[in-house]
Amino acid sequence: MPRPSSHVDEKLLAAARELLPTTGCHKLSLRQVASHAGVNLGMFHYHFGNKEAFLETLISRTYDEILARLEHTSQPDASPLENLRTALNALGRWARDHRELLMRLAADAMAGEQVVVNGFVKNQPRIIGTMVPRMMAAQAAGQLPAIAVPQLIGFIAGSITMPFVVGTVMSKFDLVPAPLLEGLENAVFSDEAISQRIDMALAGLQSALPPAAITNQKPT
Amino acid sequence: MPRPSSHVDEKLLAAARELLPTTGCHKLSLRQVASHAGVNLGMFHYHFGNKEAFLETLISRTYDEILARLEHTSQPDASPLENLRTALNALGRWARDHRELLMRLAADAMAGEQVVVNGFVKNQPRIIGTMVPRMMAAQAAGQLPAIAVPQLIGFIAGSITMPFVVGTVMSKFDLVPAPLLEGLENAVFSDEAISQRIDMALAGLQSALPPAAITNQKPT
DNA sequence: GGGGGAATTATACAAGTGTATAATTATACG
DNA sequence: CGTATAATTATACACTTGTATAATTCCCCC
Repeated sequence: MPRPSSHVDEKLLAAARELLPTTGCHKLSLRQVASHAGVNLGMFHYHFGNKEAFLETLISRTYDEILARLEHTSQPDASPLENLRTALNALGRWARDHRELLMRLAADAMAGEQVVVNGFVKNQPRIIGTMVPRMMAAQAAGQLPAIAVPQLIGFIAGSITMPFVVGTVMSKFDLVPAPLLEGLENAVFSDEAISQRIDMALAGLQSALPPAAITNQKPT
Repeated sequence: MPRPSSHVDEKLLAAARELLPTTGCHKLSLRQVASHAGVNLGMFHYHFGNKEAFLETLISRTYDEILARLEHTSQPDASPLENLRTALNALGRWARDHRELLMRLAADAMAGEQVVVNGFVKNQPRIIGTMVPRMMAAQAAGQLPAIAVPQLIGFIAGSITMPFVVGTVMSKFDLVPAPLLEGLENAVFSDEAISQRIDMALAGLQSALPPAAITNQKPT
């Protein structure tokens, strides 16, 4: 090892990690990253081979980093529904805290960026996968209706996270008068607002008890 | 008018309109559009000046087109909540029918595409604007809680539309086994599934009656 | 029927991208 | 002390993008 590494690969990943929440994957230019890291462009080919491989490890690292901040609560003595409720609250606050990054990744995924989709599919078990058993437990306990899991996940995820999108877009593009902005923050991003949405979502689901006709099965 | 127009501008708009749901605005290349229209690239500069202006009229036209398919129901004799419910059902089915296009536009907007955001802001009154009065009427009638409007809109919009995103992404990227795919369609995209989500969302909101503490006002 | 001029084409340009490679640097080791 | 060699730089290439302009086509109208 005639010349010790100055860990340029790590510098590149760190620079890209900084840029990611504001640019997203698709608009992330390698020259921009290299310049932001104070390093030469050629290092991408040397250390990672191509952009796709670079993005792959970048996304993998990023998921590891933010998922480490997602606390996994478990209260064996609580009912399945209450277990789900606290888990959803932790997940909702976590999503709020990383909303810029997550929104960029979501935009990239919706735009068809294959690397981002793969990254989500690979890490989704650590996010959604922890919720599904709790949902199914609540269903088994008769605390949630026996509706199809995608319908269940979509309903809950949407009711919790869509206000984040609305609030973020509204404030980023100045679609709300300045004096109301702080009120918007409180009404959408606060712990209480998140908790309220989760309570409303779960109560809404319970309104569909007893089991509705919409299941995962094709109608006969 | 020495040489009559062969309406190349309309051909370009039509070609772009066809490509839009599969490519989105950002990935829409002018050469691709021109080639798809069987027309020369230079016509963009001649007829529209630049890409932004072209996208502007394209998006404006597109909104006009799909919004014409959005039926505006009004039943003066029904309660505010029932009025909102039927309006939401019409809106939900409309969103489902145009989900590819709307998801691309949403991805573009979330990615920061200014033209798309402007287009949404300009046309949002014809979509959300028709819902807000009904929501506020239901609030005034005590049928919905007095929570902040962004929270209300986000909650309802998310619970209705997020399952579309989940279902679309899952099927587009083959994340669900083929035999379950038809069941997914029924469970998420059917009229009944939409209606069920709306019922659950409204019931969930009603669970927050009497008025909760989360309002648009900054806490004192 | 041949100018005139708008509509359309062909083509070039500058800027940006990812990729690749030769040249240079800098250090551990003989 | 000098050399082998991994790490880094400088630079060029091929491609795509939007933009611009000169050249050509084609039809109305005098």
